[in-house]
Amino acid sequence: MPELPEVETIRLGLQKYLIGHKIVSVQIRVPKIFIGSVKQVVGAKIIGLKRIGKGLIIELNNNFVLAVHLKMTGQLVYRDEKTKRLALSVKTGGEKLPSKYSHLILVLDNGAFLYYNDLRRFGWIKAIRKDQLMQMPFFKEMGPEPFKDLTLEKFKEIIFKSNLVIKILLMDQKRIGGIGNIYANDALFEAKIAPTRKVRSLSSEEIKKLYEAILDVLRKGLEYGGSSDENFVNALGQEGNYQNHTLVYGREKEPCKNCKTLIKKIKLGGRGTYYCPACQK
DNA sequence: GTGTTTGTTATCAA
DNA sequence: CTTGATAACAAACA
Repeated sequence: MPELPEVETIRLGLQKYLIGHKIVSVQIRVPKIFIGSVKQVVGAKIIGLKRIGKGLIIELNNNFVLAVHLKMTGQLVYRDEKTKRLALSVKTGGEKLPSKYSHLILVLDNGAFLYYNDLRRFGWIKAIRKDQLMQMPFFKEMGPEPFKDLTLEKFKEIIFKSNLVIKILLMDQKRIGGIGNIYANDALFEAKIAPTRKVRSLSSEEIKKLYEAILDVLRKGLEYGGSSDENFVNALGQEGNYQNHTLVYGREKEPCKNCKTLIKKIKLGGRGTYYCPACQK
């Protein structure tokens, strides 16, 4: 489940290797993954990497971009002569790349490959004109992001405008960009707020605590190189480590890190939700 | 064969 | 029209 820290980890990795290189060819093995025309991409040079929420943008020098969404199990793995000796995580779906999950491959002018792997094939890569990118509903409707334009004031404003359950609000990309299930659960634990609370019931103190907790867990996610609980790997095919440091996510029936009460798992909006019934009020 | 997983979009009710 | 709640969808695996 690549969320903001995971996509940012990939972006930082790819940035080191892709910039300045020309795309020589595109191999499409699963057509539905790629939207647009290959012609708009082949021959273009990669000049930048951006992230918008959980979306990754590969900027080209011909007024086009490749917009990527990894959904649940997408990966972008770079391999060249120097990096191909690095051990690949088993999560890439095979010892060698391309694996049976490599649905799209970019070939670069230095002989390197960028593999798009996706076990469940939910993700997509779209070639689109730069000036049309922000017209795509997914990007156009993206809410403000932590570390970017989501100030505490803005966060309060968003909260006062809604009457959702807090965890649902945190994960709503149109309200706040980049937070998914892992970090929503952990931020609520850190702020000691029950995921089922209606946002209107939150005190301004609680909102502030939650705001800081969001920044804190996202920062930790980044520091640990993302969470590889599922299929996430970084740009070199290596796992992150946040999954070993989650506060409550994925810890059903394990003792709470504060009070040893067993972590509960419930469903909220159809999603797995973990919390400490004693600490989170 | 069934249930489970999540990010996103579609649909429906109020 | 808006908001919120819920269903559906993508695909694979235990």
